[in-house]
Amino acid sequence: MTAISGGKTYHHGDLRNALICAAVDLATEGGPERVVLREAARRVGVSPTAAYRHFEGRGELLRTVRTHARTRLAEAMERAAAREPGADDPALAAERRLAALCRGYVGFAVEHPGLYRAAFGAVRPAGDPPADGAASPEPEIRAFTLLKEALEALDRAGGRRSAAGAAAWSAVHGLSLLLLEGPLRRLSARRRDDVVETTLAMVVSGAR
Amino acid sequence: MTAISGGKTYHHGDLRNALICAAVDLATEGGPERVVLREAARRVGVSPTAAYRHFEGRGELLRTVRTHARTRLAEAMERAAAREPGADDPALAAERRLAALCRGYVGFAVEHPGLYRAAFGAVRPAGDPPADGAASPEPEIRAFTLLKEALEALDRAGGRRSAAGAAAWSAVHGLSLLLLEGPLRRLSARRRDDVVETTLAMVVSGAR
DNA sequence: TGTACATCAGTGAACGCGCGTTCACTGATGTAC
DNA sequence: TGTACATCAGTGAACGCGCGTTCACTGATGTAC
Repeated sequence: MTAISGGKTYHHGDLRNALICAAVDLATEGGPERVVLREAARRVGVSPTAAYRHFEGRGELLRTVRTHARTRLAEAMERAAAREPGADDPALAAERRLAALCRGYVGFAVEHPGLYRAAFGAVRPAGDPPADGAASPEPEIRAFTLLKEALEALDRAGGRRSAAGAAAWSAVHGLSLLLLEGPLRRLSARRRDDVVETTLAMVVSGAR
Repeated sequence: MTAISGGKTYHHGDLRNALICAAVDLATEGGPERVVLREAARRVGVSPTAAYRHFEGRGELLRTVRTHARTRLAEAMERAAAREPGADDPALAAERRLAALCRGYVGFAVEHPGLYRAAFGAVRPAGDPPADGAASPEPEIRAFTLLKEALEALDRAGGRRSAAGAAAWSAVHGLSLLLLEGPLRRLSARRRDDVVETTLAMVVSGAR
């Protein structure tokens, strides 16, 4: 991810964006913990201090990266679903869409491990207020919404069950993490696909 | 987790163990990244250097913590399964055991978030060799073995399907993480239980 | 039973590192007249 | 069209921090004789 513009002037012109791009690169390379303000500035060719004209500090930069990463993930899922052929039977079509979305999810995670990890995981700014109170799940994470809608469509097309969104999400999220940095890393591509398909079967059949 | 002994002599007597306990405490409080050699030594009341008599360095300390955490997790699962009443119908019994193990898994994760995160997640010692080659999943992670065996028992009791172990694991792992540090943290205990049970239903029905 | 001495298990000072952040500053930009 | 000047967006040096790790050391321990 490289910044678009770049007149080599004293005033950068688009430093905020350039820093975000650099930070996204960093996350892609090594996950959220590699998002380091000084390094992002270094890559853009600017003094660390300059970043403070555009961000409150490291925290804000990291949050921006996370948002970006979530968007990319959702896009990957939608792309995967778009590639999926439809079906006359609406139930079958709904199943296929669900599976495709999940596949897109895991695929993104496997392809961009660092960015994926940046997308989730608490960005705890040292001394975090530990999860308290009621409150709903954070609103509008598109990846999650996509899964939920796909499950609802599956319901409408004939099944029972609902609110299984979180379950589906859990499965694909967990699978991604186990493949990425857990004990399932080191799997051959072949075995990995097996595991993915088995999990998808569970998700789909669990929703039926 | 406090060390057992402690004659206040110049020679500590059981420093290795004491350091491990301190490190486990640290992980419990803040996850693997909070496992800091200097802090562990500080808590034991010993100079940082002393740790090097017993560990290669931070990496070895962290690996030891991980092993410990995995053991504790497996124990929690087995305890949960032991609490579960049996059933005459072996298929039902197998289902219950599977669900209980999963519940134990998620329960442990929710109760000991830091320790749980220390149990999995690559301990990458900076400049890690990225997941390559074939190789199987890491051997003998008891938590995983437990799930796998439960699924096999379920098969034997009547179902089809097998090798769904990874799928089940993915689900509980993902769920745990979403609850712990993902967008599902902040859920009320009530809604959390809903989500847990829905996911478990998916796991069990997916194995059927 | 007493003693010399090798070894074991600590100490404390210091190293270099990279981080986030603050400070006082200065060069570039664009707007009012 | 030209100029004064406020503002904006950079710079570079410095801060304190805590980390992992190394070094040369010393006090405690236990064993051979």
